[in-house]
Amino acid sequence: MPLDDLTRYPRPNVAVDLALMTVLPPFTGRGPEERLAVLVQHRYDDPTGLVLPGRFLRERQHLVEAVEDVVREKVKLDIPAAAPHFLKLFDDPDRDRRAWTISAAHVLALPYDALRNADGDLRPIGLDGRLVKGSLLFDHDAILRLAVEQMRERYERRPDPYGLLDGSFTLAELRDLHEAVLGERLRKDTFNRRMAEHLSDVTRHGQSLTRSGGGRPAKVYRKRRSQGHLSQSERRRLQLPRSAP
Amino acid sequence: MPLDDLTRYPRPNVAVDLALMTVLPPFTGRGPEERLAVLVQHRYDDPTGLVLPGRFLRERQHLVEAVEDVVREKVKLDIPAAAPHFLKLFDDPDRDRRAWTISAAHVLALPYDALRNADGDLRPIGLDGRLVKGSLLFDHDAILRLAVEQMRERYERRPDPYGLLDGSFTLAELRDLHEAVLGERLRKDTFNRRMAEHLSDVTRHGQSLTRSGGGRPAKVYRKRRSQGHLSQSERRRLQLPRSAP
DNA sequence: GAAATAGTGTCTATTAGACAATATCGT
DNA sequence: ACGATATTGTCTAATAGACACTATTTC
Repeated sequence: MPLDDLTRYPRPNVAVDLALMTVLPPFTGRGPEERLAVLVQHRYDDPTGLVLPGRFLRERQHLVEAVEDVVREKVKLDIPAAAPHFLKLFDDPDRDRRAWTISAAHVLALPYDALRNADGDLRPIGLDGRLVKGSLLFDHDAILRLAVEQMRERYERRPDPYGLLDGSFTLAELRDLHEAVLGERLRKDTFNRRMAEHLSDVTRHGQSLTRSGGGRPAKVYRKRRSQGHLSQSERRRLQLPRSAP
Repeated sequence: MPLDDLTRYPRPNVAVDLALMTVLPPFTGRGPEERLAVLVQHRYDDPTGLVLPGRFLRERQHLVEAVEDVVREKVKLDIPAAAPHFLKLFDDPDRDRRAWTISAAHVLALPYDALRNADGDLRPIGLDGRLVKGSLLFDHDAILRLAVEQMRERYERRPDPYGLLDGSFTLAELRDLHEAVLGERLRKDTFNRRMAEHLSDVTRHGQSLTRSGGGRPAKVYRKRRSQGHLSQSERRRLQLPRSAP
């Protein structure tokens, strides 16, 4: 904490930019590999083109609050419990040629239905983590790529870590979501077992929900308070903190 | 990228703080579980106490450059190839009660010898990731904890990811380093095999380096350009990108 | 050859993926 | 009973840890 003279140094503009992700319903436009989408907006000012929504940090504001402001004021949505994930601080002094601006990039995922009235367009994303069509201004393509990469990484092992399914769900619904995020088909049995330890069965009195179409009704699950799943070796290390040969 | 009026919003001070880590030689002070240490400095100004070194971001400066300035100007070291790792952006508006200051926390590790002439004290760190004795001002204890946590995480699987051994080394030297960082003993065979895939044998014509004391001389290794080690499933996924039942 | 340190063969428990059988519903 | 979907038993390959043996040096 350097504290020489607080007014001596010039200060950068500090912004937050948001990769607002969603999953498109099946059979929407492109193939099943392009169901992951991001909300982009058109800029009409000086540099014209597509951007991720963002804004400046207000006085004495937390980053998370600024992201919430973006969702409310720029995307025009009234979503209470947003849970943005910090991605990276983009600090290249030349990233915005108009002024020295650093940006804390975030990623947030919301259900498709919640984005119905959103201000902006939902653009599908390819397997390479870039827009299927077009590109973004500034370094926003890099932000998007990072967002997709991190999102996919987390959806590999955990059930819906970004909360796109907020209530309860069947394993089939969960798997469909994960397939859409990852852009690839997943094996049913492997997927079920991988997720099982992070889910709790929530079916009551044999009550179950299933889509019409027939077939055995699926159990309904809910995400469980994950205690940070431990591998064999990690478990051992906690039991025998430091024994050695 | 919001760009309404660049001068309309008040801007925070932007700082970088650095957890400068090292590993103390064996038999220095405390037990083998407290060989990991961090450089702290004493502040005499307004809030008096121990802090991690830090400074403000200069105009149009990269974060990494600011960290390099901290090493040069605050820690008074002339180390050319520093490779700091970003930890987190600390953004609590009240983290510094004097002024609105956000701080990009970084961690950097340097060999003990390089810190001989450093400005500041090397304080040992406990298994809990906190100073064995005392505490730091502001949120610097949290920065330190995060630095230790992330450092240990990386030293679990990769050989010296923070470059504390810069040239070549034996597996015994590498293991001693990892034991010091992790604060726990490691099995020789398991450790060797875990590291093997990330190392390349660099012994020439039977030339080898070993400390005196007898015993079979050890091979000398060097870190290899890691191609990001792939597990079984990851390998499969790259070969058959998206086949499914 | 004894002591000391280095490196490896191999056994075993755990895990992850794959196939296939069984279970439960609507009609 | 049949079609459809869900769930689970089980085989197998791969991995990680542990034990113990072999190897190479100095004295």
